[in-house]
Amino acid sequence: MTPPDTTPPDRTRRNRADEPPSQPAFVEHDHHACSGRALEHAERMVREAGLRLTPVRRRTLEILLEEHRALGAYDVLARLAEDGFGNQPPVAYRALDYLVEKGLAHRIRRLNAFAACMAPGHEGAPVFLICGECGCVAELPAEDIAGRLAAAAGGVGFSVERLSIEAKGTCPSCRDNAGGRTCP
Amino acid sequence: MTPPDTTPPDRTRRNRADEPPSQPAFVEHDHHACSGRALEHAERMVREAGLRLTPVRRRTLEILLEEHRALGAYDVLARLAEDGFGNQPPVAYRALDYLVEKGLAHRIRRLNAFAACMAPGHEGAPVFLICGECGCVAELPAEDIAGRLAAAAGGVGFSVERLSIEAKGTCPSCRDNAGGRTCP
DNA sequence: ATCCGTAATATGATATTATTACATATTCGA
DNA sequence: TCGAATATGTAATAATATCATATTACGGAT
Repeated sequence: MTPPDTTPPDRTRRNRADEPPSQPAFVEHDHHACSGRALEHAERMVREAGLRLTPVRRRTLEILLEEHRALGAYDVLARLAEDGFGNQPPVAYRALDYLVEKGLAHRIRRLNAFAACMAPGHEGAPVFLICGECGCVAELPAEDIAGRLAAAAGGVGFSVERLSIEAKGTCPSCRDNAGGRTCP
Repeated sequence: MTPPDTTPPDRTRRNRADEPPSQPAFVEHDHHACSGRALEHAERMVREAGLRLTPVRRRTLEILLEEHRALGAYDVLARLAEDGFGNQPPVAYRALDYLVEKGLAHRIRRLNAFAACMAPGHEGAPVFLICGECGCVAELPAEDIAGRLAAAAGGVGFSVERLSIEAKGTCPSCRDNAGGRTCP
């Protein structure tokens, strides 16, 4: 089920002084910098928020960060096993759940899969844009929409605790070269 | 309108259908009228939109309509089997998928479950409010939010095809008699 | 009416995702 | 350093979902 195992092409470096906050998966970007930023954020949490980034968890995060794509728990598990970690489902689920709980990863329910958080720092539920063609997943901050929703729910007496907003569709790369090859 | 009465081998006994009793989605209402309305809408679609509401599909819809809760595919399957329909997973999945495709039911991804559509006529993605206590599911029209989202996605070149918005939280009934037993 | 193509169904098998239970090891703090 | 809490490993199993194939029902054209 895992797509071909090519590591994503390392796109052209670009001016690193201007640190774009975070690019959607489908716009060309320096992914190395992009995943590095996420990792840095995790490190910072280790120092400042008592996060316990154990080896399995760290490796799990790294695996998720390799691509802008959601990985199934069993895909992650296989990768972990390759690296010498346990190869029973709870190994992956525990690490993934921990990362999700700490906001370092997200669970994409529509895909029964997990993706690294690409907008660290943004609290609140993001919107996930899932491309049906290439499978890439982008994360869009959506504080305003979440707020609106909570308000609408409150209007009928419902109090929201967790929110998930997932859109399936077509990413610009796939729309442009329709029929052609898939995205990076 | 109950189909044949053969008693099929019941190899699927699961436990989701047999917990909290049925109850309206937080506001008290005449559920008979409420589900009747949904059924009427389906009938209208049969006449006007060439919907093919075969016995399995119809029965599936009726089962979903019994409560304001989401049922797992296997719960539905067990009920169908009781009524003499096949008891293999595809039987339930096919019927459910069809209903979802036609907008008569929804798939609640957070719960891996299905619920009847309670706002027939409202096209576009609703918001689902899922009570973590009693398991009831309410449907809130959200055309505006969906529009906003599509716009935001369009801003980064992504075109939305399907959208799911699900909120987990606490419904008013459960909040009020907090600690007490679950919704009536 | 009868034939034909399509859609729908039944069924058995299989694949994928997720949890429970329990034993062992590691880390943290008093 | 001990004990408690937290992490990890492993086995077994549950719950969810799809595949592959054969058969049957249905509608339209001859």
